[in-house]
Amino acid sequence: MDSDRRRIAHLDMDAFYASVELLRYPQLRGQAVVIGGGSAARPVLQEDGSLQFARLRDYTGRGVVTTSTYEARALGVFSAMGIMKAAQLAPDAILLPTDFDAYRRCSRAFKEAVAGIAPLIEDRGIDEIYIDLSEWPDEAEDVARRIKQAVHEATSLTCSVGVAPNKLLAKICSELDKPNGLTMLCREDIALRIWPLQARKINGIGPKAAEKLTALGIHTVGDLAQAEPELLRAHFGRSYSEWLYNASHGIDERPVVTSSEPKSISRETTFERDLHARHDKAKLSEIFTALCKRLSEDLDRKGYVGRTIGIKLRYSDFRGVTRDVTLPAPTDDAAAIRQAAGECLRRVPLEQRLRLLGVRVGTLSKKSEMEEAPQLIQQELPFSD
DNA sequence: TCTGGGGTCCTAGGACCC
DNA sequence: TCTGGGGTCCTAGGACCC
Repeated sequence: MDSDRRRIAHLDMDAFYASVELLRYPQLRGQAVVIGGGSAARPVLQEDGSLQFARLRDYTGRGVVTTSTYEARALGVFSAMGIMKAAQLAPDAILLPTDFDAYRRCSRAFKEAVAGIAPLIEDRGIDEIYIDLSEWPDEAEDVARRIKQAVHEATSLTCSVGVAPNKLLAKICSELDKPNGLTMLCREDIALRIWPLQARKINGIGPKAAEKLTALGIHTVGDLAQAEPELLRAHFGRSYSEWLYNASHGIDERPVVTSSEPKSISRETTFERDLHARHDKAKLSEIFTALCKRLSEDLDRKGYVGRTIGIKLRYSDFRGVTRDVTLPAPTDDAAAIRQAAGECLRRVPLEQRLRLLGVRVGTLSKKSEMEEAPQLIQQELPFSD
């Protein structure tokens, strides 16, 4: 496909989790609402039939904000912020627990609605997708409008859509007019509309890279586009500096990938209080076993087995370590996972208290393709080079 | 009052093989 | 008495994303 004829849409649901909750609790519309934390944040039914909602100020724990309404964002409360910290900025904001099952149902509904109009969809998580509209280069805006309409009819929710010649630009673009936006962008618009943006707006420039760029006096995408390639090369290496250059010029040839297989499946948990390997041995062991069991159930439900078993832990000072081991044959068995993960655990220092423990299975294969795994014996061949 | 849980991809060194 | 040149797999860590 001639890259100038590509039409890629990025669709992003507006404040997704919070918006789903507002469908359930319409009386909260217009208020600062934060989603996050566990079941302690569940509303309580009063004797008079009304609902008593939890307030941020009443929260204690280690949870983070997963989403917040635009009213809460106006108070400085954003995703990934600790709820305890958010409570200082907005003590009266309403707190609701995350209900992933509800969000997943809604996610399926909006994706099916989109697929009914344009089937070439790349899944990018629960609340966003890319859509290849190249089949309709001259009517892309109209198709995007119909998609937004279909999503609203299927879910009562709004989304923001950006349409551009590639995924990189479409992703930036969908954010330019949130919420409920539709933004069209062509190559000729890059200098005017993309270059003034913060470099951090580029998907792939995270906090670390942004900080390094700032130290070099590079703040906007335009700064990046004008930067000396040698300077970028010296600070970011060959591969990433070339990617930075291309991104800043709006160059991105990645295809829309409509199907993919998982590479790993994991379970992890942050403890309510930091635990010590010896002092809290029984508690830790119980948590460890439960993680392996849930992981095994996940694998079974999804139909995968894996050969690489790994652990992750985080110490009280937030430093993390990982260990993994590759087994001769893949498994989804809880006891086998626990055995292998236990060996990994023995290779890690355990003097300091822990705040998180995780278990992961990688190098996955489909279980259906593993049935009666052929017992091939590697034959010694009578020749070699 | 610090910082969730689930992922992907990249890098880099060492082992091992031919 | 400088030690080849690949390839792949394994492991650990880190950046980044939703």
